Parts: sequence; structure tokens; C-alpha cells
Amino acid sequence: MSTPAALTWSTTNCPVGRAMDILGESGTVIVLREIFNGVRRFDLMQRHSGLSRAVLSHRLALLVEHGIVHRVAYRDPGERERHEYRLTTRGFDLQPVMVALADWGGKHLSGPEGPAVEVEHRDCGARTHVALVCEEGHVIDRLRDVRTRPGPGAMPT
Amino acid sequence: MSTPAALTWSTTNCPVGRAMDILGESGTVIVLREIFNGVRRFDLMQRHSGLSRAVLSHRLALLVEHGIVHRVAYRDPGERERHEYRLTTRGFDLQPVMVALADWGGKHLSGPEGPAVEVEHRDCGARTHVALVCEEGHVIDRLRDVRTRPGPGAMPT
DNA sequence: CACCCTACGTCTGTTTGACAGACTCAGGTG
DNA sequence: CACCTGAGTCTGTCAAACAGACGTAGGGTG
Repeated sequence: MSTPAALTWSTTNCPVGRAMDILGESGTVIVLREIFNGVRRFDLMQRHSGLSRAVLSHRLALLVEHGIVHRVAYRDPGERERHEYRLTTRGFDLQPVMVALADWGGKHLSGPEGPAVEVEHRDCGARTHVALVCEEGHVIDRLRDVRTRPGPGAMPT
Repeated sequence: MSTPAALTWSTTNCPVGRAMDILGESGTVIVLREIFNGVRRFDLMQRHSGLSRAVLSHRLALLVEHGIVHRVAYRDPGERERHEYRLTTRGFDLQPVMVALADWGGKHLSGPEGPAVEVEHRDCGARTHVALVCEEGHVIDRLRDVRTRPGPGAMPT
């Protein structure tokens, strides 16, 4: 406790820090929520999310710049060509983050009536949550059973 | 696609939105990273995280206000009484969020040398990640096998 | 006792970014 | 042609982050 091991390596290339450089910008996660829920067009997103048009525009540009979403042209009958925003593979990989956030918010920040959304397994309809699993296949339920360690890219302080 | 189901319910009590009201404040997740890594004292946190003292102070107050961390008095030999910040149960429940962020950042935002930190299973030492599991016990690997649906607290738009 | 040190913040002035709301622009409709 | 809609951009105001200085409480040192 006196000298935590984490102090011996640098935070300059911390994965959490790098992720938050993108996801920590105001509104980024809200935009992703909309897109994960199938809302892909600017105006619908703006109205449903409540973000200002300027912030939505900037966050979409940020997400495109980082390869998390991409613009796809489409054309409704009798309309001109427009663009919508879809997740890339990199963006889809954020799903565990979104589900983890929904789990926590649903458990700790809901009113007495329960959470406003749930995640379901499409095959069986059961509620779905995130869990920690190790590469040996153990499902870890006691949170104290995991710890962080430096990885191959770790740099000393 | 034309009318996404998500548009039929309100976002006012969305668990993701409520979670981000706290975690989306600049620096909140970085503070949590430090505390999860065992860095619990103000000065060490400030130096290791690189946050300004003012922001660190405000974010710690926010986390205490929401019951995610609490201040605990301690006394080193020959020192005066001080306080450190520790996770509450509610704070510890954020571990899947942190691991999900580390997973994604490590996979998509690391240099060629690999991620700077990894999470290990304390018992077997294997690398640990988050996964989606449903209440029927299925481990879900294809991300498209899950979808969101309104929960008991859902409100119409 | 006077002074210094350390941990833990708070204060100040500057700059960045969010907000509400108006404006722009392109293409299609009546 | 005048108007509508989707998708942004611009403007002025206000809140918050930044770097860096300052404050303060309690202990140790000469």
C-alpha cells in the first residue's frame, strides 16, 4: 500500500487514458449509444440525444477521424442522397464498454422502478451483462480476483 | 432502419446517460484508474495522473458525493492523520467498465509493442478480459447476438 | 520557540469548449 | 418560383480546464 506498484510505470501510453481521450469528450458516449441503438442520422440523433447540433457534429467528426464510425451514403425514394453514420469493427468492439456502462447505471442510478433499458441475448431473450473471464476460461465473479500488471508496452516512470 | 425502436422511448432516465453524467466529467475515469491501481492519496494521484490539483479535487468530491469513493482516515508512524480515498461497493462495481476500457484501448490504441497494462486473473495469472454473458449462462462472442430493449423503467417519448 | 517541510488543497488569470439559437446551403416539392 | 427538410456552421455568452502561485495544518529540526 505504501508504494503502489502502478507508480513504477508511466501513464503516457495507458490504454484507459487513451480510450478516454476519445470517449471522454463530452457527448461521445451518448453519440455511440444512439448509433448502437440504430439511430444513425444526424437529425434523429440530435433530437433523440438532446445534444446541440454543434457538439454532435464535432463528436461525429472525432469518431470518424478515429475510425470508430464511418459515413455511408444512402438514398431514400424521392430524396436526395444523404449520409448516415455506422460503426466500424473498431466501433463495434466498444460494445462491452457500452454494456458495462448500462449495467452499472442500471444497477446504481435507476429509480425504484428499475432500469430504462436492458440488453438481451437475441437467441434466448435472457438479460445480458458483462463478466470478467480469463484466457484459461475461468469466469471471475469476485472482483478482487483480478489485478493489473504492466504489459509489453509498459514504460518506466 | 427507417424508425429505430430506440426512438420510441425517452433518454431522460437512460442508464448510460446517467452513468456518463458522472464518468463523463473530465478526469473522473482517470481518478478511478488511479484508485483501482492502488493510488489513493491526493499528491500521488496528482503526480501520477497528471491532472491539475483543482480538477482532481473537484472530481474526488464528485465521486464522494455519488458514493463511489469514500474518505478514510489513516496515520503513518510519526505523521499526522491524513485521509485517503477508497472505493465503495458501488465504486468497485465499476471494474467491468474499467476493464472494458482497458481492453478496447489496449487492442485499438496501443503501439506495435502492445498495451502498457494488462489485467490478470490472480489465481492463474492468465490475461483477463470482459465478455458478454446472459442469465441463461451463454457466453456471447458474436456481438450482433445482443440487442437493447426497454426495461421496467422505460418511459415513452 | 522559530522555522521549515510535506500533504492537501484553494485562488487567479487566461483560454478552451458548451450552450441556445440564428444562419447557410443543397436538393426536392407544390 | 417560394418553400421545406436534412445537415450542418456561426455567434455571443457563460462555465470549466489549464498552469502556476498561494494558503494551511500539523509535525520535525536547531
